[in-house]
Amino acid sequence: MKTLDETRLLQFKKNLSSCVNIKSKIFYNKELILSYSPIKKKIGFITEGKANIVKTDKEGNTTIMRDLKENDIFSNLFFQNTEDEIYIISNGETKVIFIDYYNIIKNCNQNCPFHNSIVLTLFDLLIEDNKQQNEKIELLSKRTVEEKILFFLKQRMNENNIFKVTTSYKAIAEYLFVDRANLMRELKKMEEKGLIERYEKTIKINS
Amino acid sequence: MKTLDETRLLQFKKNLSSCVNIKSKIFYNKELILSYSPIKKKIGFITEGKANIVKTDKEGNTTIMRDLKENDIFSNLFFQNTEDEIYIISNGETKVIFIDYYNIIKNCNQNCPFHNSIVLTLFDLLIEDNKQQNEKIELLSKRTVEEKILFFLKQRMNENNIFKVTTSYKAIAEYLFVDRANLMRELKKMEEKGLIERYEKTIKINS
DNA sequence: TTGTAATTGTTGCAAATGCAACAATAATAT
DNA sequence: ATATTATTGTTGCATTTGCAACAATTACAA
Repeated sequence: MKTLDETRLLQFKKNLSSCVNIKSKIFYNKELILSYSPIKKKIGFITEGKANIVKTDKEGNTTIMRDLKENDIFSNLFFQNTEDEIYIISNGETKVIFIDYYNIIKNCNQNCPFHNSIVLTLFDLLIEDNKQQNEKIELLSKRTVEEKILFFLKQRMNENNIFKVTTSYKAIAEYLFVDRANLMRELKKMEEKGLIERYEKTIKINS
Repeated sequence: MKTLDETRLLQFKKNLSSCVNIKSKIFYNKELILSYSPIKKKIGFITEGKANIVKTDKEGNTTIMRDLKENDIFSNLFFQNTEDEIYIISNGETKVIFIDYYNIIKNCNQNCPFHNSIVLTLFDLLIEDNKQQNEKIELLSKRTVEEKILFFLKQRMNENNIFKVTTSYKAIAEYLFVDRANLMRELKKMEEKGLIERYEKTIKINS
């Protein structure tokens, strides 16, 4: 049983605007959606498009911590202040709703009937996010690059075992936390072993 | 400003029992607290002690996905059904409160004044968990074993830059997703470089 | 359209890492 | 007390991986 169906999310978006203060905004490709801030605690909700949580360490290495898509939630509340810089960056045209955290935890003035259901939906959205994070940790727990690639592909392939590289191999390497050259090398090996087949940016998974 | 202080958590525990059905249970060392289940959706809350989220893949490799401590939340809702087996295992004597998920999302019968505040606290506990997961992902994004060790140690050292290995090096290696022998080797190198000092199971971090 | 930037594909090489194996020690159970 | 099991510490070796560098191709902007 799915807890977060379309109907509920639609209701959520409707209720949001009548209960708490929200701000909608459209971002174009590679724009900064949100960065760490200890003061302005915001929760974001993607209504259209995609985004990445990107980390840059002090040596300048960038890694993609997570990808976010429609109906995903994010927040600067999720990040501690570290030496690394963490940003949410749009990936193509992206529509976002921002919700003020204090608006959520304090009941709204008019004690509206929506507040409860909004918090419960946010709760379920957070659980969903948690699940995705665990998937990422599971991916990173794989011992070899080949295992990482297979796990990644199987998670994202369609019913015909096809995965299309819509971003770039560079982005995938950053997401897997592996060297791009090595990713290419392993893909070639996997093709030779018959684990996958490649036609340009389309990958078929055989196992 | 801390959102989850002692007072609030105390209040949370009190309210819980008067609003929703909970079950308290004590676990001894290395007992199974929770496993994946698509049917019985439970949320757990650790009131005393420690636990680990442990994953075993089909080859039998075990990895520690997360450690949990007092006031941490966990749930089988956080995990998808994968080939790998995921368990929550107690680490020493551990006291846990179990909350039924459906009890949370449905308002309690008597429409008690506590329900709201409980959901909000659970919401903040989830945010806290999310933060910890991001820290783990950040740890795993480190490129070398040395960087991973340093990040791990700095996160856990006390105000005197001391970290005491209370578990075992084996457990640390599993948590860092690295080979134990290599962990030992790197620790030795780091000691030679002057980055750390070791006296048995006590590590002093110099940088 | 043409120039510039980004991505893809490839390779040699050095360094990092995991694996296997073993002895020494510590912890635990009988 | 003694046996058994788990942990620690170490090493050689094969493999994997990242890094640097480059050409070829593709995408994008002026």
